[in-house]
Amino acid sequence: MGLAIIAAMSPIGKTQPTGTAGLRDSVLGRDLSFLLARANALTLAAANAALAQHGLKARSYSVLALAADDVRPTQRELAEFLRLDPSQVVALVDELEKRQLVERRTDPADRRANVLVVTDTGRALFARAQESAHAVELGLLAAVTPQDHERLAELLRLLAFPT
Amino acid sequence: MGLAIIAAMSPIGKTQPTGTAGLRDSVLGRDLSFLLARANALTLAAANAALAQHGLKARSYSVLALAADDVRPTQRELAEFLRLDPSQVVALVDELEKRQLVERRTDPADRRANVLVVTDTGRALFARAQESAHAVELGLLAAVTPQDHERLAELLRLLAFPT
DNA sequence: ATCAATAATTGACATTTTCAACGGTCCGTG
DNA sequence: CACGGACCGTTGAAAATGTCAATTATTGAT
Repeated sequence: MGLAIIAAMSPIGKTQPTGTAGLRDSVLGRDLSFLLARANALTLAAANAALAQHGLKARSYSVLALAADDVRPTQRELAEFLRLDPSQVVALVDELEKRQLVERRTDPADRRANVLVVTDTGRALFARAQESAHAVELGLLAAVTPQDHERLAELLRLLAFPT
Repeated sequence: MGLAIIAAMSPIGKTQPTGTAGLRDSVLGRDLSFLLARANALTLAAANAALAQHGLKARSYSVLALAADDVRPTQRELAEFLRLDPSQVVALVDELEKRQLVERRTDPADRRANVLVVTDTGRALFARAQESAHAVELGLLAAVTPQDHERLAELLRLLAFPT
């Protein structure tokens, strides 16, 4: 009881939280969902900043990346993979197609569906954008060893693609 | 040369990508930023669904959590920690205060600033909400061992709070 | 041949994000 | 002490995103 009271008293060892530093030790600061959200927010902001010089955002970059791979994804697959509403994919593809970076091809196997194909200029732009994105990622991962980088990716994959 | 051509040909070992499965092996599917974004999207959706029964979302839950800790954060600190615009914090606190879950106290040390304090009903609601959130998190982490859970949190912390 | 289900598209609506401006307060300097 | 620049919370508006229902064209099963 006496101990409990002492434990509940003002933190003695803790430095006075001048800024936001004190909040990191809070319950929320240990919550995985929160850490995920904050890490994502920072990463996304950095990525968008880096991609801006190529006229891209994380979203359009992602679509371009999947087109540049030769997976020939349909718009529905893009929507599901990127967790976007199909109507958002329409807008993204519209823009990329207007810039001649990708093309819609109606899927011969299912004429309802459009398959995305990258153009030469699209591939070239993607190559440059990928470099920028990669550079930024390296910066963000400065505090993480390459092994931990791989471990992190593996763990995130479990969360991103549940069974 | 012959080998290269074979390697570049249609994937033989790969199963025909019926759905979105094929995209996971793409360049983007290995990108850390993307995995982070997707993991966060799924986690956030699950959290919001679970918190809805308490009339909360991830945002309001976070604010309530920080108030329930006895950190007495100012709104500016909340904004910085949660990466929100100060005006968004105003709206969040407005709503929580209207529901009598938290109170604004002007900081005696700086009369410009408001410090957030939880009420008794706020603390009670948070306790219940936290249980829901925790249950959901356990579900999402089903495929992750407790050790890896801790490792993941540690790595995310590096990204979420650089230097 | 018909009919339910699905892909893409459009348009409307809600939510979230981002910014600029403003009153009140703090603090260092003259 | 008074001034001036910086900061906190607040408001309101504009831009960007997210969500949803309805429509057309096509598919696949019966």
